[in-house]
Amino acid sequence: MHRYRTHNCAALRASDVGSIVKLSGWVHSKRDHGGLLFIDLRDHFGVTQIVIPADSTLLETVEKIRVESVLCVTGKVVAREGDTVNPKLPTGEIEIQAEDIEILSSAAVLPFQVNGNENYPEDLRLTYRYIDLRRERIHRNILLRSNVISSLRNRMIAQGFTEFQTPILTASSPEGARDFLVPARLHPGKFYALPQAPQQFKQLAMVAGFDRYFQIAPCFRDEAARADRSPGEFYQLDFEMSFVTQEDVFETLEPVMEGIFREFAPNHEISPAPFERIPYKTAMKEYGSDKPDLRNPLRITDVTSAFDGSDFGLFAKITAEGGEVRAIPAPGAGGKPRSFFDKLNGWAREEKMGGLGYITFDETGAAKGPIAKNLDEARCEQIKKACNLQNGDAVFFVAGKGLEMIKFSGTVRTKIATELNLIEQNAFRFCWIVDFPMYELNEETGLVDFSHNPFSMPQGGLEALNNRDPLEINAYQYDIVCNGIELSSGAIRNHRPDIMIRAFEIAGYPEEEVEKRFGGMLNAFRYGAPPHGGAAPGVDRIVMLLTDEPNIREVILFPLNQQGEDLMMCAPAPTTPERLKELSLALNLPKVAVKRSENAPE
RNA sequence: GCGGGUGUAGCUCAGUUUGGUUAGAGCGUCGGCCUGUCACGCCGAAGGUCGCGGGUUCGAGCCCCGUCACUCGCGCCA
Repeated sequence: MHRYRTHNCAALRASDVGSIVKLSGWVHSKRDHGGLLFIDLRDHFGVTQIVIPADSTLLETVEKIRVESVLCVTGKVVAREGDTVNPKLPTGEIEIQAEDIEILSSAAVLPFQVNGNENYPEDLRLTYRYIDLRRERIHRNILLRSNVISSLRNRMIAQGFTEFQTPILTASSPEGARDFLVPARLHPGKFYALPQAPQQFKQLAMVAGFDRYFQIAPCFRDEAARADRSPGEFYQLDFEMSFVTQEDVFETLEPVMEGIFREFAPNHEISPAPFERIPYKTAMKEYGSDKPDLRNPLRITDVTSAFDGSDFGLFAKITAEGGEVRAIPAPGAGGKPRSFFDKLNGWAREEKMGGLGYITFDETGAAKGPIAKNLDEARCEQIKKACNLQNGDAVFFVAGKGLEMIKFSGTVRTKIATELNLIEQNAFRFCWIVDFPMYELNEETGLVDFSHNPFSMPQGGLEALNNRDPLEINAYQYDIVCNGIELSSGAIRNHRPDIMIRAFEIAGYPEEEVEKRFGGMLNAFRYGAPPHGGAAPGVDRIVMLLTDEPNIREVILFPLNQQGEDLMMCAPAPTTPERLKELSLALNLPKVAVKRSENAPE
């Protein structure tokens, strides 16, 4: 018989009755009836009930052990009878009559319980992550993550991709975030940067002729955390392909995404490929966002002309000053009580957006509400028609200028659909956002700036850069969005040094500067570079969607807290003067940091 | 850096409309009882600087000011 186990804790069935077995695992729960004692023994695979009979000499030992102690149990599989069968357990038809129990490891009193669904404070969970990870939900999440990654690998390899590891200790890359730096001992005063993404390396792999690269790539960015954004490090399915157009990239990633979501969310509706392609400008106009949630059926309509020159002074003034009015339909809300509209208006005020105007259409189609009073019938009818409204519907208005108005229209779209319960449930809806502008106007400086990745190929190439208004040029730059969450951005890259230098020139970078900062890659493109493109969907976010977890830390094995600290391993940590000297570093701590480290518990 | 929320027993939380004697419950822990439980049950006990500091008051868990921690969001960041 094996030293520790003949079966795992999910294996035994009625057909095993009579056999002598050995199981090892944690004491999930203990029910002591005085004479008789039950243990639920748990391992990675499941739970099996152990019985210690009334006359057993084991009783004395077992009575003393705490839950989460680790036992090795030898005994006989016996059938449970009648109502002692537990239909909730896969192993519920049997139990193990213990003949010998070895305590492999006894547990101290726990900081929180493994058994049960209680919520515990996150810092406690992170300090004792190894206990937290025993709990069913998080254990399942992490396992799912592993399976997702494994499936992603298989799907990519099946499509002819090759996995490579790119450097972790590398040079600063221009993704826009703050780098993590590592001091180089052999080069005093110099630093490695951890990669914000393997962007340049994967492009260089294409130049090297590998045709299709992918990697489950760790990325490092020294920026603040969010619920859906890990501080410090995260993982992407980073990939790149040679000799492809934008459509080729889409057609390659679509079956991977659709397949993954079908595999791991079998009870959800999944967008079938090809996913809808939505130009950036359309997305901003109709969804008020560059990451629209397609589960939300509402569409935003431009109704500026219906208010331009109208008697509704507030909006007429805004349109006269070059502002716009956007309408968000609220199907079936025409009959809602006044309080419904007041509540939304109050919400808009809390969002610091002045308020939220509306018109309701009653069952006869008559327009009602404060705005309708000041708007002639033809204009109301125009709005009704433009927004495709029926009798009994309502419509909300957002008026203003620029990005702020657009973003708020998107927020209102989400809010109304949520209030009216219109968001499709149990569905994953994908789309591509395409035709991102190559440049944007920096509002602070008034200068032209890259709006996304500077390495994207401008649509129209060098000709467009030379002859067109930079702000009118689109890039072969795209995002893939699922349920309103940006899973990835990507691009067809600029593989032509002449176009790249011109592209940077427009954004105000002289040629010498470009050569200095990106000379490595630029040079590579001078020795024969294939046209190439790719993307890098975030693994953590895919798993968040699949597990329906609102917080990224629920899908990461050992996450940092919001402050970027590892509470379990106590990182980051101070170092010794000897190490600092070796690295040619001297500390220059701000007062706050000194205070904080003084207060830190040892 | 800024704004919101939270902070009471090891853990989850309650603490009343308006400040009033000794701050409660459940889980867990410890002790006792219990031969069919699977959220076992029953009896009992221990366990509290009400995050911390200051203020108002005869009196503060509760009101005021400051501060710290955690968290959500903004800024930042694909």
